[in-house]
Amino acid sequence: MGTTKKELFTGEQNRLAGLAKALAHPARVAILQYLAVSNKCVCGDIVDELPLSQSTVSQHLKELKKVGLIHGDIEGTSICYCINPKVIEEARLILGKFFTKINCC
Amino acid sequence: MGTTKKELFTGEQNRLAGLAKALAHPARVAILQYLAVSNKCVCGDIVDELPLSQSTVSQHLKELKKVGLIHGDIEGTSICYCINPKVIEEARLILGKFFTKINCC
DNA sequence: TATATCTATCGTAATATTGCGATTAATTAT
DNA sequence: ATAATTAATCGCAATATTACGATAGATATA
Repeated sequence: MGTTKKELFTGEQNRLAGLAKALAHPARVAILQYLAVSNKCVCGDIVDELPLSQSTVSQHLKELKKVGLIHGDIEGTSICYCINPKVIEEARLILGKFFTKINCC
Repeated sequence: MGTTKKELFTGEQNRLAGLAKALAHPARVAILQYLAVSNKCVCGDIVDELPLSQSTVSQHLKELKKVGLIHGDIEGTSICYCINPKVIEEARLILGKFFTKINCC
C-alpha cells in the first residue's frame, strides 16, 4: 500500500490529479511564477531565488518536467528552464472544465 | 526533513499549493465530480461509488474537508457531504489568476 | 591540462500519503 | 434494551515526498 491505485480511475482524472500534484508544493508554484516574470528563459539562478538547497530545487524542477509544465535546454554550462505554454494551457483547460462542472450545483 | 517549509513562501503560494494538493489524487477528483452530478447532497454511498474501502474514502473526504472544498452535515445516522461553492470559486479564481499570469510569456 | 562552475543524481533521514482491516461512537430500528 | 447501520478513527504496512550534503559528469575558462 502507500501507492495510489491509478488504474481504478479515468485517464482524465489521473491527468488532472497529476497536474494538480505538480502545483501542490509552494516551491513549485514559486518556480513557475519566477519563470513567468523573468521573460528570458531563466536558468539555474532559480536556486538563488528560492530559499532551498540546489539539490532540492533540482528535484522540484524534475517534478515540473515530469508532467511537462517546463522543459530544460542545455545552454553552455548551465541549463535554461522554460515554461511549456502548451501544457500550461492544457492544465488551464482541464482545471477550468473541472471547476465549471463542479460549480454547477 | 520530509516536511514542506511552508514558512518560506507566501500565503497565496501556500493556499494555491494546498488547494492543488486536495485535487492531487484521482479519488478526490472523482469524489468532487460525483458530489457535483448527484444534485442532492449525496451521503456515504460515495463509498459504494468508489473502488476503495470505507476507511480510505473517509480519509479522502477528510482531506477535502481540511481545505474547505466540502463539508459534511449529520443527517440521521448518515452524513451528508456537500460541495462548498465558495471554496470552489476561490480555487477557480486563485488558479485562474495563476495561469493567466503564467501564460503571459 | 587543470580548474572552476553548473546541475543531476546518490545516499540518507524525517515525515507524509495511501490503503486496509478492525474498532469505536453515534444513531436508528426492532 | 438489543441489534443494525453509518462513518470516523486507530493501528499497521508500504510507498512517496521533502530536504540536505556529498558526489559525479559535463562544459567552460585559465
